[in-house]
Amino acid sequence: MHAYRTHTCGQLRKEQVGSRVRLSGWVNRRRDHGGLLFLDLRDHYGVTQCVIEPGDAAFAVADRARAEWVVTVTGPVVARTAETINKELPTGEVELRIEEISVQGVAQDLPMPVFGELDYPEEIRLKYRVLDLRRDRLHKNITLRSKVIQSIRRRMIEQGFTEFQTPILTASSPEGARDFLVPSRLHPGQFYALPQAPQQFKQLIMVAGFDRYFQIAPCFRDEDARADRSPGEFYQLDLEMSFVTQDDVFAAVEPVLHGVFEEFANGREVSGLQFPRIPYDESLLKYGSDKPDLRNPIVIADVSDIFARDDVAFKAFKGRTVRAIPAPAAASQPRSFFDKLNDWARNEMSAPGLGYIVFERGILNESKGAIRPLTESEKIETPGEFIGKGPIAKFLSPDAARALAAKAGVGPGDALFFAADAKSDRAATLAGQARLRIGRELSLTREGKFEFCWIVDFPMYEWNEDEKRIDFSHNPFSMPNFDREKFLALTDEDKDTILGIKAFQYDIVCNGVELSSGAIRNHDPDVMLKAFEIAGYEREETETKFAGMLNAFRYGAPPHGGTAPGIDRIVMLIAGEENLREVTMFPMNQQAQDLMMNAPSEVSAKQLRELHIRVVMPEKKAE
RNA sequence: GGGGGCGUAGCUCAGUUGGUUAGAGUGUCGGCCUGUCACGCCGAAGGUCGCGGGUUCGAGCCCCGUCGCUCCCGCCA
Repeated sequence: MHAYRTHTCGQLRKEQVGSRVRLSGWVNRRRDHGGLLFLDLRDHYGVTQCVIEPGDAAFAVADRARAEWVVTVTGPVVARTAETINKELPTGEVELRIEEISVQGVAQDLPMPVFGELDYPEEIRLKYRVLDLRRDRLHKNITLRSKVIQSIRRRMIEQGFTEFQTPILTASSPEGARDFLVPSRLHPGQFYALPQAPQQFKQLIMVAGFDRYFQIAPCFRDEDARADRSPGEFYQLDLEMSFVTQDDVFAAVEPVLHGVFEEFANGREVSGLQFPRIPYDESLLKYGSDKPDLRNPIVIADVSDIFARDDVAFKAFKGRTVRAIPAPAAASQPRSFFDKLNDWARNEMSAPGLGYIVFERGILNESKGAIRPLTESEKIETPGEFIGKGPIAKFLSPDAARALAAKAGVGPGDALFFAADAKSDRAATLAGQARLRIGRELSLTREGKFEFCWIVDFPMYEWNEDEKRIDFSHNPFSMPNFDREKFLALTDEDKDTILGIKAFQYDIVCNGVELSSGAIRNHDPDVMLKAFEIAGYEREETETKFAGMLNAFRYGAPPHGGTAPGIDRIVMLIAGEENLREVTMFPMNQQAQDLMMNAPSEVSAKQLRELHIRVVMPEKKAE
């Protein structure tokens, strides 16, 4: 008989009754009935009930066992009587009668129980991560993650992609996020950087002629964490293809993502192929975001022109961008519903507020300018006049109110919220946040569904108001969607033209989560130098910083493009979790510390000397 | 860097307008119990109320500061 086990804890069924078996695992639960002791033994595969009586030879040892001790038990498999069968357990028709027991590892009193579903503080969970990982939910999530990655890898290989590794120690790159730096021992004063993504390497792989590359790639960015953004490190399904248009990339990626989500959907609906393609400008207008949650049916409308009309007297909105957010059937909501949204806008969004109009049917007496709601009988007989109510309504002519309703697509019984700002992007953002809140508050957002879309036609550049200059708005390696010769001829005079240039740049969004970002790349050295020059990089600087790539492009570069879906976020969506730590084996906390391994930590003076590093601690704040 | 929330027993939490000895569940320890599977019953131990200062006759509660965790803003091509 094997030293530790003949079966796993999830394996025994009626078929094994009568045979003598050996199991090893953790004591999940101990139930002492005095004349009878139950030990539920747990391993990766399941739970098996083991039982022993006080007269038995092994009882003294079994009686000492506590939760999370690791033990090996040996004995016959016996059938349970009909009334003691546990239908909740796959092994519930049998139990193991303990004849021998040996303790492989004792456990101290637990800082956190493994058994049970209670929620525990992150600090405890992270410090005692192995205990947390034994718990059912996390154990399942991590196992799911492995299956998802396996499925992705299989699908990619089936589509003709080849997996390659790229360096972890590489050069710092001026664009993008903050780098993690690694000091060089051999080259005093010089540093490696951990890759923010294998961006340049995958393009070089294309120039090297490998045609279709992918990698489950670790990426490192020294930026602050969010619930859907791990501090420090995360994984991408990094991929790149040669001789492709944007549509070819879409056609390659869509079936992989769609297939993976379908495979693990578990009853949830996955939006069909092909994913809708929404231009960036349209997404900002209709959803107030470049990562719209399409489960939410609300569509925002621009009503700036209506508030600019002479028959609208509401001065606060004059000359501003005004976006209307429909709240279907919200007329029946209590006053507090509107007040709460207004308070939220003022407090959390630091906006002046959220105006609103509630639309009802009524009788309008234009000569008096007065309105009254329809009576119940009038509602049946006549559609009535269409009237607006609410703090803003009195500033609108009936005609303007009708125009608002028509443009926003609302009718009687609906309400309309307004987000206004002198800056159109701020109005859009406020409207987008309000859209999400209203969708949630009114339970309009459909759960149990995965809604994918592509966001396309991102702007190549954006205006940096703080530093009064033009920045790359997304990936600096994207190909501008602009005539080559005209692009090369652009000057500082062409600011407006430049800010209007779109890039062959695209994102995949699912349920309001940005899953992937990609582009058709700029493989033309002249266009690349020009693109960086527009963003304020001298040609010499670009030549130095991107020497590897520019040089490669000068020896025959194929047109190429790709994208990089975030593995962690994919698993998070599939697992139905709202935080990446729930799908990461050993995550760091929000301050980018590993509480289990105590990272980061100080190093010895000798190590620092070897690296030619002297630490200068930040000065304490003066009183 | 900024804002919100939280911090009370090993763990999850309650704790009234500031008022006697800070409670419950769970876990731990002891006792009882032969069919439980969140076993049950009885009992015990277990507290710097995050830390420091202040107000007060009196602070878990109010005020100031600080630390920790978390969510958000900035940041994240």
